[in-house]
Amino acid sequence: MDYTRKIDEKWQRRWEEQGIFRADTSATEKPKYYCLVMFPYPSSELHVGHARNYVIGDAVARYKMMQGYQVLSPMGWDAFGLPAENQAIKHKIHPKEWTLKNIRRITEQMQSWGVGYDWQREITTCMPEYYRWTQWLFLQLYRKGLAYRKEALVNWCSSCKTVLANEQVISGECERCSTEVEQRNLKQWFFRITDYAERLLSDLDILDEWPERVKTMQKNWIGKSQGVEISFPVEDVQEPIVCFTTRVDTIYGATFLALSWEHPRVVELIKDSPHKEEVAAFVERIKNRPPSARLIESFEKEGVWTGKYAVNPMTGEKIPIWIANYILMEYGTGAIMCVPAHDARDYEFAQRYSLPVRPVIRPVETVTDSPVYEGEGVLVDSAEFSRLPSDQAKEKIAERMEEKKTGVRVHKYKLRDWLISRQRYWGAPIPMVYCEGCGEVPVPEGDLPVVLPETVQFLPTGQSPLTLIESFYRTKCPRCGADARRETDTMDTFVDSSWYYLRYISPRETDVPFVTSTVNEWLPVDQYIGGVEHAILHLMYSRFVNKFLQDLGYVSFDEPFARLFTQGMIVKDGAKMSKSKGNVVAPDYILEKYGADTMRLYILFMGPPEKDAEWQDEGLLGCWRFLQRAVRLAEMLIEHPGEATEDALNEQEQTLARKAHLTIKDVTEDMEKSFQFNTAISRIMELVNQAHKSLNEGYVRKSVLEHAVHTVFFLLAPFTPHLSEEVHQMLGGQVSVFRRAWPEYQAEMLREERIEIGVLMNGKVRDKLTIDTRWTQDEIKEKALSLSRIHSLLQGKSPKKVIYVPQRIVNIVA
RNA sequence: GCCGAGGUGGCGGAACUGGCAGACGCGCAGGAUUUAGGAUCCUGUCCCGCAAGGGGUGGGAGUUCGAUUCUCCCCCUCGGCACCA
Repeated sequence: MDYTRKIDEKWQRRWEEQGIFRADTSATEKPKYYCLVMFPYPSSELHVGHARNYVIGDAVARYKMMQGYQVLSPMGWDAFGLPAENQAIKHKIHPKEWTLKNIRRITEQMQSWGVGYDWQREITTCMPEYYRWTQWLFLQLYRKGLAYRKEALVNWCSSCKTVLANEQVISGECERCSTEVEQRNLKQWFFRITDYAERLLSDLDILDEWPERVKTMQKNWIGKSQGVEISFPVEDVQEPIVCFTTRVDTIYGATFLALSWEHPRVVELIKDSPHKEEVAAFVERIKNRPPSARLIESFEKEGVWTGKYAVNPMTGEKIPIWIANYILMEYGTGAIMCVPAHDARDYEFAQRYSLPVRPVIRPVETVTDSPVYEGEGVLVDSAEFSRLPSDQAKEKIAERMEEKKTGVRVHKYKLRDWLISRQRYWGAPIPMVYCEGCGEVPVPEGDLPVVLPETVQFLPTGQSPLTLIESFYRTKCPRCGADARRETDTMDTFVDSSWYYLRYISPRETDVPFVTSTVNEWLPVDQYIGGVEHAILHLMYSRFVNKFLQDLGYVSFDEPFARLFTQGMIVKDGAKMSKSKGNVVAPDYILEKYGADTMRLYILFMGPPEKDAEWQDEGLLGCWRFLQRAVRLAEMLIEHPGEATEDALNEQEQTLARKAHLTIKDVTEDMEKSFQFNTAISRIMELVNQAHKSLNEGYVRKSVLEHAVHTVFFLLAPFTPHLSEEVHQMLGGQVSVFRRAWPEYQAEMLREERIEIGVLMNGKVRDKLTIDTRWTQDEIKEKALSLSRIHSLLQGKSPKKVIYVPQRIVNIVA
C-alpha cells in the first residue's frame, strides 16, 4: 500500500460526508464530552508548533468518540485585534478582508491535517452576529455596576497608540511591540473584576484538574495579603492617615510614615508647611520622571519631609511624615508605616535621610549580620507585646487596635480592575451613548449590535478611526432623543474571548447569546487545551465572566473549564519558531512527503505534550518508518493463508497475544492518566516490533496476527486516523473506526507463567532468574541462592537476609 | 528577591504505590540485501575495562535490605511575578 496524500484526502472527505464531528447537543443517549482547543487569532498561516495544539485536541476528541461519547469539538476565530489593524495601516488592506483571508487559509490547513471540528458551529468574533452578544455582555455588566468609566493613569503604548491593560504590560513594555509603556491620564472603561477577587482565588481550590503552575500564577496575580489598616493621627490635622501593613508586629519599630506623591492628602498636609515648596518641587519631579525611571531594577530611593508629624497609635510617639518615590498609590492605601529595621526598602531610605532604625523583632535562630531582618521572630522593645512570637503578636496587636478603633484587619489584593477600552478600530464598539442632558446612556439591548462601520480611513492618529466617522458617532440619545455622541472606543479582544465557549453550544441563536438549559447540560468544558501564555489573562477573564453570568442565573456552574491542559511549545534550534528567526517548520512539505499521519504521530511522540520539545526532521523519519512497518504487518495479514486449528497457542503466539492485550491496557491508561501520548505511542511500537519478531521466530496463526494488527490500528486511530481507517477498510471493516469501540483487553490474557526476575546482592543486580509464577516464595529464594554466580559471591557464608518482591526481584543481603 | 516547574546516555525521552535505570525513537557501529545510492532487514550501542570487575540519574549528606523515586543542605536551567509594604 502506498501511503499518499490521496488517502488523507479520501478520508477527510469521507469524515465530512459522514459528519463524524457533527455534534448533536440535543441527543442525550450518549455521555457528553466537550473538548475545546483555544481558538486562534488568525494572523498568519500555521506551522508545526501551532499544529501541536490542534493535533492534541483532535487525538482527545477521537479517542473519546471511540469510547462512545457524544463529542463536541468546535472551532472558531478570535478575530478582532491589533495585528489586523496594523496590517491595514501598513498594506492598505481592510482588517476584515485580511482576517477572513487568514481564516480561509488556516481552515484549509487544519483540514489537511485531518483535524476535525464541527464546522457548523464555527464562530468569528468580528462578525456582528457574534459581537452583538459581546456588547450584550457589556450591558449586563454595566447594569450591575460592574462596567464603569473613570479617569485613570493608564498604560499607554505610543507605538500601538492605545491603552493597555496591566496584563498586557510585560516588564514595562507593550506585550505586542515591546515599546516602553507610558502612563497617561485618560477616561477609560473598566470591568470591576476586583469584586470577584476572593471567589477567583478561593475557587482555584476546586480546579483539581488544572496544572498547578497555572493556579499558582493566578494566585500570585490576585495577590491576596492579610494585614491591618492603621490610622495614624496627624498633628494639627483632623483626619488621620491610614496605612496598610502586613506586619503590625513591627509597629513599635515604625520611625516614620511615607506617602506616595499621588496621595490625596499631600496638598492638604503641606498647605501651611515651611517645606511646602520643596515638597511641591519634589512631587513635580517624580510626576515628570521618564517612564523608564519606574522600571530600573532598583532605582534610588528618594523623598522629602512634609514638615508634619504623625502619632504612632501604640506608643504615642511623634514620627515624621515623608513623601517617598517608592510608595505605590495603586496598592494598599498609598501610605505606609516605615520600619527600617525590618524592611530593606525602608532601611535604604532611612540610611539616606538619617532616620532612626529601631529593631523590634529578634530572629529566633538565624544569626544575621545584616542590619535589616525581614523575617518573623520574637518581639523586643514592644511594651507588653515583647517576647511574643510574630504570629501571635500580629493577632494581639490587631485586636488591641480594633478595640481602640485605631486599626482594622483587612485583606488587600494586587488584582486591579480590568481596563477594557481601546482607542482602536478593529474591535467590538462599546455600546454606550453620551447625551448632554442624560449623561452616560447604555444602548438598549434591542438596538444591538452597534455595528462597526466598514468604510474607514486607517491613520495612526492616536484616536480610533471611529472618531472621524460622523455617521457612526452622531446619534440620538436613547433616553431623551436629543442629539448625542456614541462611545468611539472599542473593547479589548479579551472580552470577545471571555465567553466564546458558551456560544458554541448554540452558535446560530439570534434571540439570546446562548441557551441556558443546553449550556448547563454541556458545560463546564470537559477538556480545555491551549498554551500557557493564557495562564493569567484569558483564563482569569473567562472565569470572571462565567461567575458573573452565574450570579445573573445565566449559567449554573462555578467554573467554565473543568480540566485544563497547557501544552508546551515546539522549538527549533533552541528557539521559538518565528518568521524573523527563519526557523519555521512549515507542514506543507511534510504532508507532501510523508502524509498527515506521520506529522501527527511525530508531534505526539516528540515528548510529553506539556513540555517544550525540539523539532528534528530525523525524528519525523522514525515515525514514518514505524508506520511503514505497521502497514507491512497488515499486508502480511492479508496474504496469510490462515488455517483452522483449535490447538493451544504456541510460544510465539502466546507472547504476541499477551503483548497485544497488555498494549491495550497500557495505552488506555496513558490516555486516561494525563495525555501521555509519547509513551502510548512507544507501547504501540513495541507491539509492532513484537509482531515482527514473533513472525520471524516461528509460525503465528492468522487469528492471532489479526488481533494484533487490529489492536495496533485501533490504538493508533486517534493519532493516525487516515491510516487507521484505510487499513481497517483494507481488512474488511465497513464502518469508520470512530464509530467503533475502543479495544478492550482480557485480563486473563495478561497472565504469565514464566517471568524473568533480577537477583540482587546487596542491592546490585548479579544475575537473572526465570521463575514459574506458581512457585512459592521459598522455592524462588532457594533457586536464587543456588545460582552459581550467587554461590561464588557468597563464598560459603550464609546470607543475613533474603528479600523477595513478588514478580520483581530477589535481594540477598550478605 | 518571591513563587512555580525541572536537571537521567551522543540526542528526544522511559521507569507504576521505593524494587533489574536507560523502554520507545533518533543517531552511531557492524553485518545482510543491492550494480551503486536510497530504502529495507538483522545485530550491537550508559561509561571505564581485552576480561574479571568497577562506576553511574546535577553535587553532598541521610533514611532503607534496596533510592531517579522519600528527607535535609547546596548548585544550575527554564517559566511567572516583581519597590505589593
